[in-house]
Amino acid sequence: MSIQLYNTLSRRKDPLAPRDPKNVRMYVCGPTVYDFAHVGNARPVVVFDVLYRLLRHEFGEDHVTYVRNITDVEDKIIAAAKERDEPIDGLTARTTQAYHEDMAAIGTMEPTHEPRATDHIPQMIAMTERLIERGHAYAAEGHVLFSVPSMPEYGRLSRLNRQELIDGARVDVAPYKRDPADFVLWKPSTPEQPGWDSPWGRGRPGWHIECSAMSAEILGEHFDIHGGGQDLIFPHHENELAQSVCAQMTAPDSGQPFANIWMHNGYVVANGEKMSKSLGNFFTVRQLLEEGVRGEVIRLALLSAHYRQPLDITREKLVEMKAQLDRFYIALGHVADVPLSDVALPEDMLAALSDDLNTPEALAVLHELASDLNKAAAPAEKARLKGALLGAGQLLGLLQADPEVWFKGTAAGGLDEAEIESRIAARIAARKAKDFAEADRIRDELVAERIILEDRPDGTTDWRRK
RNA sequence: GGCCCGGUGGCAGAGUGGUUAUGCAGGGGCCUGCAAAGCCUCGUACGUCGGUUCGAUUCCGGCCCGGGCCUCCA
Repeated sequence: MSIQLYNTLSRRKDPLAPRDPKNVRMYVCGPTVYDFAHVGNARPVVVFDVLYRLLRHEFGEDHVTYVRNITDVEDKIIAAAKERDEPIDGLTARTTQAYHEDMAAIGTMEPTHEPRATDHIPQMIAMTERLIERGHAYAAEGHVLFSVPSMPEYGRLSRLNRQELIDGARVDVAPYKRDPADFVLWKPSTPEQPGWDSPWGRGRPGWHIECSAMSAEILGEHFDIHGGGQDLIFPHHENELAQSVCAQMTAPDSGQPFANIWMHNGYVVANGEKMSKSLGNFFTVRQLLEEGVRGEVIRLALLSAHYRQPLDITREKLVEMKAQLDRFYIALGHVADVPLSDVALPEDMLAALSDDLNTPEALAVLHELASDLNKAAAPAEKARLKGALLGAGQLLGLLQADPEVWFKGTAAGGLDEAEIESRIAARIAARKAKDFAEADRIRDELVAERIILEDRPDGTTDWRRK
């Protein structure tokens, strides 16, 4: 099935035509590790995780290379370390680990490669030197700047022209810039700031060069998909594109694109405004997890809207997502004893995801499968639908938990299983004795403990935590 | 100021030039000792004003409203 993806560069859906179907290559901008990931940061991770799963299904598990970097040198890191009086290494290591834990909790697979900026300083220096040699960059007062006027195509991705950038500038132009639109590739470090020796003195890279250097190193100078949040379109991706194209070793100036398709997910919003650290209107994945919101609930919420649309994560939405997952797991729990049949993924599921990752449509398919499963009577039909639901869920990174664990897993402060089972036994005895008042009393007690009972036709009683 | 997105039923959220999105919540029914779960069923939505069309929520234009970007940001 042909995969169509909305390309920020062309502003339309373009068919994905990998340069090498045996090695489909995707680069997604990862975190700058100075603080916990908020829900907005988690969105691209989940979105591109679904794309990664789709690509692996389409081209084969061994034929997709997914790179997501860790930016561990950046001025915000320096500032955060200073503010907390914590060594930079400790801060970045701790934050990276928390990031890994949080992203695993929301069901994301690990990328094929996760390069760190600080491991690629020589490559960044080499790329910067090449840009100077080619007249696309110049050194000034310990800085190296990319010369925007040297690249006529600059601004194509963000659809901003140089004059507009200058007119709309919100910051003062540094005096060493030849052109107000020029941006930093390398900047000097004071003795207390992290720095590396370079032809321009001890310093550190600018914000954009690490992705150019690392993508070229791992994926090569031309690859298939480059992704990130919409807020990276400008300046980060525009500048990255400029550097990468101008520094290409193979076929320089050939007009060959750096990445064929640029994808950008929409913002997570709060009360209609973009969630961001600078506005302070964010909550972290970790906070939600600690409040008892399950990772899968957060994941479903992030997939509940199309990835390019704004997404408001509210308490109400999280409650609804939990209810939706309960519906799936109840359906799966009812066929727990049905052997899993190995079936092809539903075509309409693949069609939905192949159409620019239409996850709401894919979720509708999932719900239809659950309804069909609930209605199925024949064992073969149950097995087929169970397999289809689990397979389709796997493509979205959902429904992979054991229903028993989903419903009966430990609840902090809740009744333990033995206690619940003993009360259920007492209730069954009361029902057998037609003492329904007692049976209902026990059930009401359990409901107060957030335990829901479900009497089965065979006389047994199943339960789940609400 | 320039450039982008959006405005769909109570809520969330896809989509389409004419025919059911889907889910949550709600009403009715079946099932059940009663529930739960499930099944059946109901509500008749597309900001606004024009235009194109046999027919527009869907295409075009104006307007109103909301959000974003214009070198911190996923």
